[in-house]
Amino acid sequence: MPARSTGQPAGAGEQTRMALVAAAIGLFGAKGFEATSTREIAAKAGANIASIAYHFGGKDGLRLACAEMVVARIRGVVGEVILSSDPGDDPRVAAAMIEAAAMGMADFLLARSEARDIAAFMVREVSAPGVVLDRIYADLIYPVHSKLCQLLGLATGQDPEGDLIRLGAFSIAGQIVYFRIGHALVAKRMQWQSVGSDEIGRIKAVILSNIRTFIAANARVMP
Amino acid sequence: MPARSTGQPAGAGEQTRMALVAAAIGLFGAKGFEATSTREIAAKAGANIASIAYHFGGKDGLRLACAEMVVARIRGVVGEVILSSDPGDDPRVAAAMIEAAAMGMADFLLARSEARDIAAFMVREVSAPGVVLDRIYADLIYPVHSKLCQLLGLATGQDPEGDLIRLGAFSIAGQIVYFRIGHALVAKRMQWQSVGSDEIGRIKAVILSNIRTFIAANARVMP
DNA sequence: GGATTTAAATCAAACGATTGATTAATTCAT
DNA sequence: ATGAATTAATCAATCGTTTGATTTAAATCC
Repeated sequence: MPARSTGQPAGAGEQTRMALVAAAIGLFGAKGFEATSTREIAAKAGANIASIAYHFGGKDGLRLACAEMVVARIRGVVGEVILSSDPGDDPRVAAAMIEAAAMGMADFLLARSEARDIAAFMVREVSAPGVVLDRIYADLIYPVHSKLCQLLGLATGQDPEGDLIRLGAFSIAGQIVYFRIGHALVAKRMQWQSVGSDEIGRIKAVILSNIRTFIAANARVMP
Repeated sequence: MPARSTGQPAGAGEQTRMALVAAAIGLFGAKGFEATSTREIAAKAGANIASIAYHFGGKDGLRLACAEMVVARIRGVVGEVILSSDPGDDPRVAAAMIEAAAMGMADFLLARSEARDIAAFMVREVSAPGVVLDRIYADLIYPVHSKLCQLLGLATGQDPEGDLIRLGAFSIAGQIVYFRIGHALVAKRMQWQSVGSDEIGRIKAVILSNIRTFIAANARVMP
């Protein structure tokens, strides 16, 4: 959208905004919010220090902008599978959708190098209450988790909003997140020098197996 | 308590050390290492700022001392069950030991208020490579995970050091950790105002169910 | 359509506040 | 008296933010 009236080169401000957010996500994820200086962000983004205050009102504003970007990014990965599609009323379709979403999420979180910083950023924000946490919950966790519960309920025949399904959905999603967080520990214990598509495939196999086992074990007898 | 303003009663140095470590773990866990100032730590511990440099050589030394304390604390919780006991060669005993260790760990991580900071501290350290991470892995992750693999191998009849068991052990342990990390999100989604023994019981029920399901689903046919 | 105005955007420089660390003097039990 | 332990005070460095000037392109005017 051309919300711009005047400016420098066409959309130069937007370029700087994006560069700052991208640089900040990387640094926030790798070193933490407080450990990252505004000068460091500006240098990595190739921008001036004052541009942070100009575009985002300050370091905290940039933090929130990073959260919005991260939420949009993850929704783009898992959303197209789990949010838009309609399982109808077929348990097998629902199960397939769950598996597809989980594998897509695992691919993104484990394979993409950018996902390391994105995940670290999110985990840090989740640990501390604040505006960012509320935004992440409202725009990402709640809609995705609700849909996952709906699919799990359909796949198992259980109440989609019962304790079993709602907590079970967290335990499934949590597995993927954990393999990203504890990536360094896992690689060390598995004696992996590098983590390529082969190693990721083995992790995905375990996750997939756990999902299928969960659905099978908790499936009610169909009428 | 006779801890007093100036001077030092017998063994006052150790008291100050402990107070500093305890205060630092709480602050590091809640706010992060870089976000916590040495003045803040000293104030919470009722000590002088210079005592950090005197006892630990600096802020980094205090960080490492915190890691050692955390490792010892968690080993005390999960170690007495999983590290010392001997399952013999009975798969049922091995399965029971796994369940007991997991439930003990869940009780500690989810119920104790101190565990919130301890877990947050560990997660932060795991995300960033360094001396602290190496210590945590060598003294905690590796011995506990290895023993867990041994028990899982015994319970299922699978190779204890195969990919399935080693990664499966991470997925089991990861569940517990995740419910601590994502505690705020889980409570929000479950519409829990407070998280007491009742809510923790429901989480533990799901974890326990997942563990039993994992063992049952991956058990080889016994000869 | 050339001159002028307006506003978005960037820049170098500096602000006060706070950081971790260090110092030298002091305290108290042995 | 000796030495472990604590204290107040101070250090240089860095923090996030602010400032005023400058640059650039689009909007406005005659």
